[in-house]
Amino acid sequence: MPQSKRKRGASPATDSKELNDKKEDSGAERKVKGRRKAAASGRSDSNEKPKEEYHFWLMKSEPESRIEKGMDMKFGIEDLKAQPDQRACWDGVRNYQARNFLRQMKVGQEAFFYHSNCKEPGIAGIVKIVKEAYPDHTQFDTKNPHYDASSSQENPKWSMVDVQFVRMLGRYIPVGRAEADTSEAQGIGWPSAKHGALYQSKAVHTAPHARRV
DNA sequence: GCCAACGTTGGC
DNA sequence: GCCAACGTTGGC
Repeated sequence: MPQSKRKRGASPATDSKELNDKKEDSGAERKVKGRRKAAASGRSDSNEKPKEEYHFWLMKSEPESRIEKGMDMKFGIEDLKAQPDQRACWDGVRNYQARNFLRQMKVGQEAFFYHSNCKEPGIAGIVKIVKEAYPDHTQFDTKNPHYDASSSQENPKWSMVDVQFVRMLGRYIPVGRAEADTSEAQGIGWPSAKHGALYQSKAVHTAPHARRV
């Protein structure tokens, strides 16, 4: 069986504004916005603030084994550390909003590595962007669980970035509200539970094209 | 394994 | 372009 490494999502993790507006994409993206403002972003309501860059992103992956179409989805931060150079491509994102976030990422920016779908969901460490968005090759691979027949080489639908391990957190930051407000969480800029990216995580991280068999 | 929240699809 | 039905996610 092919090796694993499947990531799901990406989103801004700072509490800042903008970026959720004016995405280039059509249909799906706009629908998201129209439908559920609450989940579309953690921003405060004013849309008038100048566009600012996110410096922290939230990138989510599953650290525990889960088989999807014969492929193991497991890819935790330890798996990233085990890669050559501690680098890996962040493929498998099949959500327009998350994809658009991927496309906004710049080399050098950092992201929280979030462990999802596991015993203890939360932030495990910090990674950084080492290569900006380029076509996700798994969309063309018919054997891949994230194969997308509607995409084409000429006009790829899905993107990925490369990330590199930076460091573990001194202390694992679980999802729970209380813990999300610890000093370490604040220290790394983790937004309070109410406004934080985790709040949006379902919206941002869903990978609708990933179908289980 | 449940189920609420979420995203997508397709009929109209 | 609305919206109900359906599939998926993901914390619990």
